[in-house]
Amino acid sequence: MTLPTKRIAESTVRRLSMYLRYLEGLDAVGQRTASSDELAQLCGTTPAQVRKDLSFFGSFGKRGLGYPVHVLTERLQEILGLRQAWQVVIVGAGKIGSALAEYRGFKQRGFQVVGVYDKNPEKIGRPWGDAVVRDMSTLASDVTAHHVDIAVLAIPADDAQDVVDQIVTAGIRAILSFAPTSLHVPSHVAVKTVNMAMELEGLSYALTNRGA
Amino acid sequence: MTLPTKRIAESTVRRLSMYLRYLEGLDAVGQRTASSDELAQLCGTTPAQVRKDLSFFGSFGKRGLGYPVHVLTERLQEILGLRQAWQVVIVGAGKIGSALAEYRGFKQRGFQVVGVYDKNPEKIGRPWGDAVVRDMSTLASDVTAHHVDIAVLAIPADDAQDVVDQIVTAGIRAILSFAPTSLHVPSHVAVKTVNMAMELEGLSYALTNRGA
DNA sequence: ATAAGTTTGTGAAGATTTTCACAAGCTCCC
DNA sequence: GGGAGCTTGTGAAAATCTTCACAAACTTAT
Repeated sequence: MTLPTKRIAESTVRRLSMYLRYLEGLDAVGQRTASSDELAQLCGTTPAQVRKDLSFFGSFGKRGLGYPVHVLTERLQEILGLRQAWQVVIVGAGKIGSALAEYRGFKQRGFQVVGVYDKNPEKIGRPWGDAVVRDMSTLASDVTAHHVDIAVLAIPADDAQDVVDQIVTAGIRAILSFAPTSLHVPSHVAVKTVNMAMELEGLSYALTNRGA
Repeated sequence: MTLPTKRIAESTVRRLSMYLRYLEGLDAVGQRTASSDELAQLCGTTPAQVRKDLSFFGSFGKRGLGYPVHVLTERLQEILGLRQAWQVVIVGAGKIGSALAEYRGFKQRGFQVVGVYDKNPEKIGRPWGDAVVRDMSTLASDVTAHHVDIAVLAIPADDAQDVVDQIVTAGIRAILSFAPTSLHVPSHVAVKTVNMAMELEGLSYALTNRGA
C-alpha cells in the first residue's frame, strides 16, 4: 500500500506530521479541500514543498481544486503508521515523562503507555496516571514479554546508554530520548533525541550572532 | 571576535552544542587534548564533520595532536553565547516548564528564569521553584520592563500565537516553544519549536516503513 | 636530526534537499 | 461547450550540507 520508491528524508516526515495536524483541524470544521498554498501557510513552508512532499506517496490532489482534506488525513495517518496502536513504556517517572503521558494527543494517536519505570525505591509502587511505577529491574523482561515497540527515556544522561543496551537486547524497536547525550544502537533500532539544552543554546547562538 | 564569514547552518550549531557538552566532560576529568576522531565517536558523527564545523570559526587544533580541550571549551561557550546571562521567562506553569526549570544545566549555562506565568487563577500566586507564578496579563509589560531575552512557551497550541504576538510586541528576541503548532514571528525573532508528537510520529513512521 | 606516525584544515567532489517553472488537468461560469 | 482561472505534479536547476582526500604541520622515537 505505502510504497515510496525512494528513501524519504526525515525532514519530509516531520512535515507530513505537521500537515496531518492541520488537516485534522480542517477536517474537524468540515472543510472539504485544501490547496498546497493553504497548507503551506498554516505550516510555515512553501507550496512547492508541500506538493513535493506529498508526491512521494502518490497523487492525492485534484488540479484546480486542491487536496481532499478527509482522504488526505486518512492517507497521512496510514503513511505515518498512526492507524495502529503502539506499545510504549516510559522510563523515568519524572516531570518530562509525566508531561508526555498527560498530553491528550498522545493516547489519541495510538501511543499506549503500558508501563512506567523508575529505579528510585521511593517512586516504585506509587500510582502514576492510570498505572503504577514499576521497578526498572523488570524493564527488560517486560519489554520482551509485552512486545513493547517504543521506549521513552526521561532519565539522566549517565544512565541512558546502559538502559538503551538493555532494552535493545530485550527487543525494543524505537527510542525517544530526552537524555542530553548521544546514544549508540544497532541500525534496526530507530532513535530520536530531544535535547532541550541544545535548543536553548541554538537560541543563545542566534541572539549572540544575530547581526552577522 | 566571533567572525564567521558565512552564515552557519543550524545543524552545525546543534553539533557545536554537543561538542561542548562532551568537551566540558573531558575538561572536568583533566583531559588535555581531544582529536576530531574522539569527538566524532562521542557525538556520533564523523571526524571530517567535526573538523569542518570547527573550521568555520578558526583553527583551534594542533596537527598531530588534536584540539586543546580547555581552550576549545571556552571558545565554544563564547561562540554559542554562553558566557553571559540570558533572562528567561517560562509561560505556562505546568509539567514541561517545571521539568525545564528543574534541569540543573539550565541555570548553569546562564539561563536565568526571571519569571513564571500562567493564566489559571488557581496557579497564580503559588510558589514555583524559587519564584511565584504570576498572572499572564502582566507578561508583556514584564518582558519590556526587565528586558527579557528568551520566552519558553509551555502552553496549549491554541493559545500560542496570541502570546507570541504579545511578547514580540513587548520586545522578546527568542522563543522556545513546546506548543505543537507553527508560530509566525518577524524575522528578527529567533524561534525553536520542540514538538514531541512530531518526534513520536517520526518513530511510528520508521517502525511502519522499516523494511523499505 | 631525521624518519615514522598522527592529525588538522580545506578545496573539491558528492549527496541531499529545496526551489523553480511550466505543462497538464480540473472547475466554474457564461 | 468553450474559455478563463486555478492548482497539481514533476523534471530540472539551484542551494545546501556532508564526505573525501591529501598537503601541511606537529609529535615522538631513535
